[in-house]
This record gives sequence, structure tokens and C-alpha cells, in this order.
Amino acid sequence: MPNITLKDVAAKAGVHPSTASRALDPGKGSLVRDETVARVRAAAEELGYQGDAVASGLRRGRTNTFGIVVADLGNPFIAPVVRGIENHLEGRDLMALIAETRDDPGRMQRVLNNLAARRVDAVIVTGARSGDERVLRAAQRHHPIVLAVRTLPGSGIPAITHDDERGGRLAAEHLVEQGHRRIAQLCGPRDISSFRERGRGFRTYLRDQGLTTLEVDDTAAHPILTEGRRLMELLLDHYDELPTAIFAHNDLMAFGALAALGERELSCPRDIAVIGYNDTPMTALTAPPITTVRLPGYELGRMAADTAVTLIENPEYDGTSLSLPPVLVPRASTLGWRAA
Amino acid sequence: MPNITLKDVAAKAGVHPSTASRALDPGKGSLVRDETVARVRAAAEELGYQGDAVASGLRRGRTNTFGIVVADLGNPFIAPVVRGIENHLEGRDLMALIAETRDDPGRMQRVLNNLAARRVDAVIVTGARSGDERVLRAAQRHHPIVLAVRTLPGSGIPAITHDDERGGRLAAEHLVEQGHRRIAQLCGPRDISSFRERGRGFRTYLRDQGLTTLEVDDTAAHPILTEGRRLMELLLDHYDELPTAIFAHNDLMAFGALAALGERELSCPRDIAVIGYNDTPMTALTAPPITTVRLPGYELGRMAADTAVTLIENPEYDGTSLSLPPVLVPRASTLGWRAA
DNA sequence: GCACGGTTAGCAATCGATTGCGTTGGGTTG
DNA sequence: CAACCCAACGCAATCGATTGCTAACCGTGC
Repeated sequence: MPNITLKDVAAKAGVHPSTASRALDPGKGSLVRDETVARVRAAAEELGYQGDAVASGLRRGRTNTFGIVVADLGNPFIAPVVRGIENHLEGRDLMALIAETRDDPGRMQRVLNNLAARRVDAVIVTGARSGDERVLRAAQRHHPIVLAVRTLPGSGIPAITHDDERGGRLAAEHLVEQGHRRIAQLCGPRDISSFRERGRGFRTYLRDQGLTTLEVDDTAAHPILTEGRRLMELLLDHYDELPTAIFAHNDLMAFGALAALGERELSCPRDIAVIGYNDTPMTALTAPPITTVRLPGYELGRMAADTAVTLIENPEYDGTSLSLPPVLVPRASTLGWRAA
Repeated sequence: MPNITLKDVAAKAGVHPSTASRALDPGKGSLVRDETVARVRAAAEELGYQGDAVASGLRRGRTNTFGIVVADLGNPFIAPVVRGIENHLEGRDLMALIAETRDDPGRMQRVLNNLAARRVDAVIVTGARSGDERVLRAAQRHHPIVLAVRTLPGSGIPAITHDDERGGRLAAEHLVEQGHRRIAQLCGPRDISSFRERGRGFRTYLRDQGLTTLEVDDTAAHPILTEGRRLMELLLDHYDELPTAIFAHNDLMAFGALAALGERELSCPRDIAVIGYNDTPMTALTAPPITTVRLPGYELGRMAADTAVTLIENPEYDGTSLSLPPVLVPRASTLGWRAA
């Protein structure tokens, strides 16, 4: 006897399977006499009955399963987001299928198809890039989709983000306050909303202050350490008079920038100040500790999951886009400029 | 018409659903005439048919889904493991449900029940603690289980681990080579195999060298930064003559130890050398960069997934436990001891 | 010309839980 | 006393894909 089914429980309790089903469903308990409920519960307990979520999913058309689509599981800032989602799901009898796109549109397509085939109730996408609109909208015909962290402006897909433009501005303000005038930025991929916004907020503030933003004519193919290093080297080669401060569009790229500085025997923050983005835990631990803009990943994840739950129960409600405020976290990588 | 079903495809192709099913199943293609296969494929394509994995799962008794159970999604060394699993699954039409136990036995129980109810094909557990044997063995009646990173000796559950005892010994050898004689360790939870083994390998080597291992009479409740700091403080308070080197059972605890040293104005590595474990990416970036023992998370994940796949196809084959070799990664946190 | 083998495809049962509808029986109401 | 109502439960269809069995058909060999 491989598995105990509802039929076994019903037989043991001396009732019809349908009655057993209702007795075991908290929402339908009132349709069955209390004493019968107790008898069925006891039988289920005794047999160690473990409902079949697959069968239930087929019949109900609900699997109690979410999909999480991330670009890169290796990026440390993704962990809190996933935790936030996961922790919101836990206790609601929901679980999450996780998938990685590696920022590859083809993979995004495959992953979404696969999730749709599995009849997930909702999908949370943290790894959207522009160009993904079409496949995402196609997927929306099967289940709600909530974007987190990265949004797709104009797509009409609800998004829980954080105000990246303001974050970029905060970074710029901070550097100007510290006395910098020659300021550069290392840009992340332009087809990802968060990097675009950071860059814009940063540039705009500097322009309003009458300053130009130094940039090289290239962006990171991926927002990772090696690309940060590469762009930093390009930048150092490009300008005769070096910038005194660098805004890297995320912490990984900031590490890369630090590495490039180290190789050229330039000191951070004495020669060049560096500011990152995300407030990944490790930024507090590096040498020097890195000033960064905090992106509240856990909260974004939690709210995205909450929005998805709402959307499932109320498919009409589609206007749920939220944006959390960024916070600057000043550390030694900018505070010590020319202080030594 | 909410969803295209196989029946629709069959109707459009002018065949019976069973024929359509066989035509679409690569394994059964030979049972259907090539021309019919083509016709069905075309119809499926045209209608945008997307198979229902739930229905298929119910009938076949296979969901093509794995469970991944981790202790703490926030621990950075878990990311490569999950990636390793994920990347092995991708392309095999498999997906992973992810769940977190937070090192709580009750949650472990619930999570395993939930996964069993969802009829996953296999479960990979990276977060096992002693005490979990019973629930894990119960879960084994439903699907194969593979332990990764942490094992449960004597449980008979296949495990893909890494030789933690040898890793502990490597750490000890390295410190002795550097000239240390007063050596301490900060221990992780004893009910987790990897920490037990690390501690034992370390202690054993030192004893063989005629040295005693300095330890406080307490272990970390969880292998995290704050606990590393706490133990380090205990240790500093406990010994009048301070140790000259510390082995922290993982990198997070090593960071905590560094923090504690910093607060007491002790320098690492000049006053006290520190060595960690895992080779989390950030260890290369901290001040000072931390010597550590590399734990090949990606490979462990990949091999665990591979073992699980094998186990599904061949349920008898249960002797698959593997252990990968550790590698010492020397960095400034130990190399610079009394060198300045 | 007939029997037989092999290929191709249809038929219907099945996986397990859920649910709309119908039935039963006891109690209430006028 | 009859008509009616409600609570409690059984019946059977259903979700969609899969598969063992069977039927039809074709060609071949004797």
C-alpha cells in the first residue's frame, strides 16, 4: 500500500470520501456534523493521511505555489528578497518554485512557460529587463505577476520597487557634500530599470549643481564584480585628470572598482572615494567599509509576496505599484576622503 | 476559453487525445506515425498548447519537481549550493521548491510534510541537524532524500559532503606552520555534522603536535556573525594570556571575531590571526582578507542533484555518499602575523 | 486467397480530491 | 396532519493527461 488516500480515510471513518473531504477542509467544516468531523480527523490521524496536493491542485485549479524568478542567485542582494518572499509564504501553506534566468531573455521565456505549465498561482519576478514585456504579458494570462526590485515602466505590470532615482540622487548629494567636484559613475546595464534610474537620479542632481557626470561610453554587461573592475579601468584610462569620487551602481561593481584602484596603487578613500548600492552585508566588512545606499530587499520581497496574494484573491486589483524610500549608509569609503 | 487542453489539440489535429499525448511525448514518438506527429505538433504550436504539469503529475505519479531544504537563506555560502542544484535541474525539465527551516526542527517537520504532500520526486536537504533523523527517514518513504553539505552519520541517508575533518586539520596545519602555538577555535553548533568534524580535525591535529586547543565552554547557537563575536569576546575574557590565532568554524563567525578584535583594539593579523571556513566570496574583500578553507558549494549542489536524479531512476542504489576534498585559501588574516 | 504479424490509433479506465446536486430523515410550522 | 425546510451526507461528474488493452488496417508470405 503505497499511499494512504482520502478513500482509505473515508472507509475507516465509515463515511463517503466526499464527506471526508469536507470534514478535513476547515472552510467546509460547517457542512458536516461535528462528531463526524472528529471521526474523520481521528481516522486521518491514525492512518497518517497526507493529502495529495497534486490531485487537489488539478481539481481546484490552484496549486498554492508561487514562482520566484531571479536573475542571478549568486548576487548577494537577492538572498534577503527571497527570504522576504519565503517568510511571507510560510504559514500560508504556500511554497515557492525558484528559477534563475541569468539575465538571458531566452531563459526567461522558458522559465515562465515552465511555471505556467505547473499552474503556479502567481509569479514574482525580480530579474526583469526591458525586452521581457512581451513574455511577461503573455504569462499574465495564466497568473498574476508581480515585479520586485526591477520594474518595467509602461508595461502596466504591478511592481514593488524602491526609488532608485532618489537613491542615485542621495549618492550624488552625499559626494557633493563631501566636497567632490569631479565625480564619475560606473553604470549597470541600461535595460534594467533600477540601474537606469540610479544613473538618472545621480546625473540630474549633479547637473542641477552645475557639475558634469564623468562616465565612460560603456555599461556593465552584468552588474558583477569583474564588470565593475573593467569599467573602473576604462575610466582611469580615459581621464587625464582623475575623478575624486565614483558611484558604482551596485556593491559588487563597487568591489570591482576597489580592486582596480588597488592594482593602480590608488587609495580609497584618500585618492578616490567610492560609493556602492544595495547595502549588501559585506559592505560593512570590507576595507574600507563601503558607503552605500540601502535597498530594503527583505521588505521588497515581503511586500511583493503580499501583493501577489492580494492579486490572486482579487484579480481586478491591478494598480498595486509601490516604491520604498532609499537610505544612505555612510561609511569610510567616502568619509575619509583627503582626511588623512 | 481559459486554457487550451490536450483535447483541443487532438480535435484540431483530427486525432484522439491519447494519440496526441503520445505524439507530444518524445519517448513515445515511435508509437505514432511521423506524419501524425507532425500534424499534432503543428496543432499544438498553433494553439499555443501548454501542457498541464499538474494533471500529468497526478497520472504519472511524478512531478518533475525537487525540494530544496536549507537552514538559512541568508547565509552566503548557501547561494552557490542552490545554484549548483538549480543549474543541474535546468534543461532536465525539473524545478525546485525551496524551503527554509531556520534550524528549527519543527519547521523541518512541517516543510518535509508539505513537500511530501506536493509529491516531489526528491528532496535535497542542506540544513540537517542531528535530531532530524526520524522525520527524514519518515520522509524517505515518499521520495529519495539526499543530504548536502551537512550529513547525519549513521542515518544511512546518502550525503554529498566535503571532508570537514580534513578541512579542520588543514586550518590547524596552516596555523602551526605560521608559527602559532597558542591556538583557539570558535565552535559552531555541535549537532551539525560539519562543525563537529571541523572541530575534531582541528583539535586532533593540534593534539598530535603536542598542543592543546583553547576553547571556551560554549558553542554558537547559530553559525552567524553575532555568535562569532560573542564567542570571541568570551574567549578574550577567559584567557589571561591571549591566543595568537583563532579558527572560526565559518566565515560569518570569523567576521564576528574580527569585529570583536576591532573593538578591543587588537589587530588582525598582527596580534591575532584569524582563519575562517567556506571561502565565501566576501572573505577576499574584507580588511584584512581572510584565510579560509574552501567549501565547494556549487559542486556539492550539483552532485547532490545528480545523486538525487540517479536515486529516482534507481531506488535501490542507496550507497551514494561522497566527500569532496577541502582546499586551504591563505590570505592576509593569517599570513601577516607578526610580520609587520 | 487466407492467415498472420506488425504498425497505428482509438477506447476507456485511472490518478486522488473536490463539489454541484440530489436524497434522506428529522423537525418545524400553519 | 400536511407541507415544508434544513442539516447532513451520498452520488457521480470533473479536473487533464496518460496508458493498457483492443481494433482496424496494411502488407507479406505461403
